[in-house]
Amino acid sequence: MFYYLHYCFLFIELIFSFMSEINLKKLSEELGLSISSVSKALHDSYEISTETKKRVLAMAEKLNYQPNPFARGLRKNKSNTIAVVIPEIANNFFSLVIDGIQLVAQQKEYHVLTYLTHEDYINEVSTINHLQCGRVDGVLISLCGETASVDHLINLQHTGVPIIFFDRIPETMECSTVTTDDYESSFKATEHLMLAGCKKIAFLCVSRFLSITQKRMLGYQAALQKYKIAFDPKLIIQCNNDNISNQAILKKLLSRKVRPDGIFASVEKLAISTYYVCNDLKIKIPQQLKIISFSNLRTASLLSPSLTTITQPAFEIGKESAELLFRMIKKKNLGGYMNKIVLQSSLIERNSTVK
Amino acid sequence: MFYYLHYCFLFIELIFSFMSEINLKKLSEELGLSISSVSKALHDSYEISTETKKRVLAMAEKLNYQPNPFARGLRKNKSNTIAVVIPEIANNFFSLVIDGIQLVAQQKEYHVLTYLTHEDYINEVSTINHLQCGRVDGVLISLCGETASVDHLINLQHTGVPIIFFDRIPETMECSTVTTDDYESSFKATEHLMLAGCKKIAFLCVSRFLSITQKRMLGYQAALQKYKIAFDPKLIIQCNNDNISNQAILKKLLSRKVRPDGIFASVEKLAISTYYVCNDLKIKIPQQLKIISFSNLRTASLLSPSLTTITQPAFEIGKESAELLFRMIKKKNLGGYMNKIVLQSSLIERNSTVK
DNA sequence: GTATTTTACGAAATCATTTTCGTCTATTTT
DNA sequence: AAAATAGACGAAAATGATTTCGTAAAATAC
Repeated sequence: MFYYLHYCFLFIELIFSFMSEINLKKLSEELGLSISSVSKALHDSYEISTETKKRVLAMAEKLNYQPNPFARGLRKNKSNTIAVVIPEIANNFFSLVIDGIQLVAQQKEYHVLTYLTHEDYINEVSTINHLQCGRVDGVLISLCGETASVDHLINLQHTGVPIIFFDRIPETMECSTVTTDDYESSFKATEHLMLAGCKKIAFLCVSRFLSITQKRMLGYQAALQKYKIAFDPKLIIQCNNDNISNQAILKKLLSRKVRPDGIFASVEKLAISTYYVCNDLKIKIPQQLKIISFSNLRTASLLSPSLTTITQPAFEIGKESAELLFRMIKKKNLGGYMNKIVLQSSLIERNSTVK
Repeated sequence: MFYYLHYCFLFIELIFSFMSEINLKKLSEELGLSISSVSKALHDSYEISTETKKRVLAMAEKLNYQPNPFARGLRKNKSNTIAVVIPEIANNFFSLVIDGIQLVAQQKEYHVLTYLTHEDYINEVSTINHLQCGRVDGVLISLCGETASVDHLINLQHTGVPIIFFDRIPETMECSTVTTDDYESSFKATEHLMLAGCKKIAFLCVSRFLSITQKRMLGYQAALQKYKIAFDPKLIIQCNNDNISNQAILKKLLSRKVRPDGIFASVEKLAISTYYVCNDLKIKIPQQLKIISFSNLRTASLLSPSLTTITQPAFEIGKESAELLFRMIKKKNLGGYMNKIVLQSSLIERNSTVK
């Protein structure tokens, strides 16, 4: 009977030895030092002798001591964490951006929280509001297509959290941004279509209010103007986030009596939908319709026909954004001087726009 | 002079009102209650009168009070956060999985930390070790291709952190997993190639030691056996994580005197590399070489030729994994009963395997 | 030899929250 | 009317790490 009890206790002890997180207290008991001394030793404080430091480091290593992030966060009012807020993740552009962000964050020993808004304004507001309590030291965000007011972001900025906007940025707010040369590359894209013979170029977009949509549309319009082609509002096609409904919209567009002879898709998914619709309607690309698109598709050159793209340096956008954010975090720059970084996209000609 | 000073103070106050996080103390002062009463009121404790609760709730709402996650985490020893550890993010499969995970996490009001191992074992170990300090309440992981020992994961499990493995799981460890019917679908894939006339089918993989590689190879071998085709080890092509070097490997393979007439790519990127190499070597798909691949490429049917795929239910894998994890977190299931969930992939025939 | 400084460490406050344990008043029970 | 109890709240401990301050002992200065 007693033996069983004994084993039982042994077992419980075993469980507890598994479960027990080693903290400064345990470490200090093990070393015969005070908690404060151990803490200081681990921080390489001048107050601790070299010998003691060695002992402490060795024991910490041996017991695999990891400081409790919550205790540390509470005390230092620092989370060592950043938030990334994006519309969607199953998207070549955004997943590449995250790749870049993660690279930098890992170097800086920072943790990355990811939030998806699914292009829903309510989600964005709620996410941002949940970030006002010191959970993160900084925020990287690309606005959702529905974003009307930026009050939630201004509030967050006012609480002292550094924010970097990338790609989809707010127009009415003083802030740091990382973008690409949307106007110029859209100008080039449109020009490219016209040089390939297009006269009626449709501009496909997801949300009119998005900064990228506006800038890309301006580039499109400027190019039209250069080639003395009248701007036709009917060729601005507003799509949304649902592929099925987008295909219906595009089907309608490509079944018009006066069908466009060129498509400029301001986001990748609309080009893909266009391809599907063309397959469906037996419209030949590029003979009957030329297509160019903003895209980070790795298979662009394997499509039938290969797709001419404007490719944004997505990975670099992530990298630059993160680096800028960490600079702001370090400097505790509370919005005095705002940075604006602009990277260059590249136009890659392929068969979908061949003359 | 005094006026200026006055304004200066006003300004400083403004700054502080911006910066100051509202906490229980401020809230309690505002309400003329004690900190503990406010805390209890916010938790709807029976000790607090209905009227007081209303007052507290109203004030908390008004001042947009958000409890400090670090204080709460420290006190309750709970993070309301999970970790997702994956080899890479710029990958259709993994980004879809994350999409599914995020969906569930958002419902449960959990935060999601993402870590990338870049198929590097050292990274994986270091990441997992950094998760031993209570930073997260649970871990979702897909092993990196290099993972040799799983000691780091066993250690983590021993500290009481629930872990779910998805897709790439360990073979030598008792654990909960979410996978797909890799053996069966690989069997079908190989059979599909043989029914299309292939006799020499190469099997492309990234890491031989990965669970998915092994299961998929077994399915491949079983199908060969069924059709009385001798297994040829020279047709097992071990690639890696670098597209350039993979293309070199594949170029060599497809330049052999006895060239394979079928390719079974166990991961998407190898199929894409194969397409590039075929373009380069002017090998016609499917006439000279048929290709099937595990893939979540949304443009598979737009490729030239369209790619026959085995498509894993990536989003559902993420969803199921997260749901399973949350069940374990709730039950504080310390590894008594391990769950094994297997979902079905689907073979989608397209032109790359047409007879 | 005394005074001062340096060295090396410990005690305790602090961060914001949760939670246990009192405590006081008002009400009910006996 | 005295005793017990319920209702509503506050004080304080506890969570784990950091940091300020205090203090012995040892080393140095005068």
